[in-house]
Amino acid sequence: ATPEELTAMRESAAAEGRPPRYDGRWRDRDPSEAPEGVDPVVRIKAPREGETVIEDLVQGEVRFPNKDLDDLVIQRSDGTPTYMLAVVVDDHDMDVTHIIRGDDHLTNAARQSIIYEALGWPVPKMAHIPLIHGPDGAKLSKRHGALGVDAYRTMGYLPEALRNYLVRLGWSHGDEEFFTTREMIDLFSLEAVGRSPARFDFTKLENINGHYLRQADRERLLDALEPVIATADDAADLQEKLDAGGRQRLAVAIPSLAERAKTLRELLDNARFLWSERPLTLEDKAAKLLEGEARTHLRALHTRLEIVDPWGPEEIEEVVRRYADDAGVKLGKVAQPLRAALTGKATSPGIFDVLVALGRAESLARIEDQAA
RNA sequence: GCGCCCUUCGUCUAUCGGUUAGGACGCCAGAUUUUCAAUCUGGAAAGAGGGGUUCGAUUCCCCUAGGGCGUGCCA
Repeated sequence: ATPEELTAMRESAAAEGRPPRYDGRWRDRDPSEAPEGVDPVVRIKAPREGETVIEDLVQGEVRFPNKDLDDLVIQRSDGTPTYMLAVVVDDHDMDVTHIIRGDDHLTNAARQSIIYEALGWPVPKMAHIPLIHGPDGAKLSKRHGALGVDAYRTMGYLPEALRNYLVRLGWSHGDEEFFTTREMIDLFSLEAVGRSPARFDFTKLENINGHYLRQADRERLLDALEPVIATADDAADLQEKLDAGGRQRLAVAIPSLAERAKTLRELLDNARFLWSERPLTLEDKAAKLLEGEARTHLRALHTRLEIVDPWGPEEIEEVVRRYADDAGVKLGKVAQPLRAALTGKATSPGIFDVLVALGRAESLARIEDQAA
């Protein structure tokens, strides 16, 4: 049929409330009757009565009335085959045994099944998995997480965390929430896949990512951090700071940092105090922590920390705790001003970890800056 | 419009006719604590609506509503 004929067909079909299908007007006519100068397409003569039944490993038995499946085009007017024909032939040639794909292909399964039948080939086993929707239930879009794995990597998600999150969408194994990749492979089965679509929930992904972040070892985290650093807004500046000694501090502080972050991006942001330039710019809350007796404590601590040897976590903790004791105040009274002076913020990793990561010289200098 | 699929706490899910409808994330409260996290304890929170079938329905069937996918000489 000519494009004009097709357009007319669709319009009248819509007007009469019928499915907009090719009506088969050339189905049984001889090619010699065709008008001059047309480049015809080739359509398959699909059955017009009865139904096409799909045996799907996830969806079960699905029936499509054949009257709703029209004679689809299998070869274009330029002689090339269409996707419908090509996949069938290709899958057959490659001895594909299982077709597992999104359930947006379910109706295609019926059409392809007709082609398999026509060719006399066995239909591979099929499994149509429900799609993942965005947080609002609408179709997944760029804004809602329909991103490539690289995007998740640079957002600071660990591959094993993403896999673990994804495998639980539409599939479950009792009450289990965490699976190693090995366990996923061993336990996963199509029979346990549900038929309803799931929504993508970043909050839960973050929780799982945090779980894996806390498990990961130092080297792993440092490696995983690279793509996050490379894609940061201030990547060049960061690299410079890192190369100028920041990497060393980061390596020391990372276990403590990882414990409080949900993504590596967040971890990176929380690590920025490590290479801030002196004198530090204080956040409002941090500035408040330096009021009252705080500076007196800092001065005294400076004196005591100067002679700590070696500069290790236990030694430092010992000195700080003893000072608080001697001064007759709770540790918090001392730790919070220290935190403010050392990080410029009111929250940070454990204060002893901060002191160790910054090193003696930098720590003392930052304390000095604020004690003055 | 037509066809197909879906519908349990806000979200991911368990349940495969009989349960106080379970777990996880998030939320709230408490414990712990040098901050923030983490951790522990406790709490609020669900069978879309209507008909059937059955001694008994979240579970099986039908209808309605809502959502999704498809409906190309795209893949």
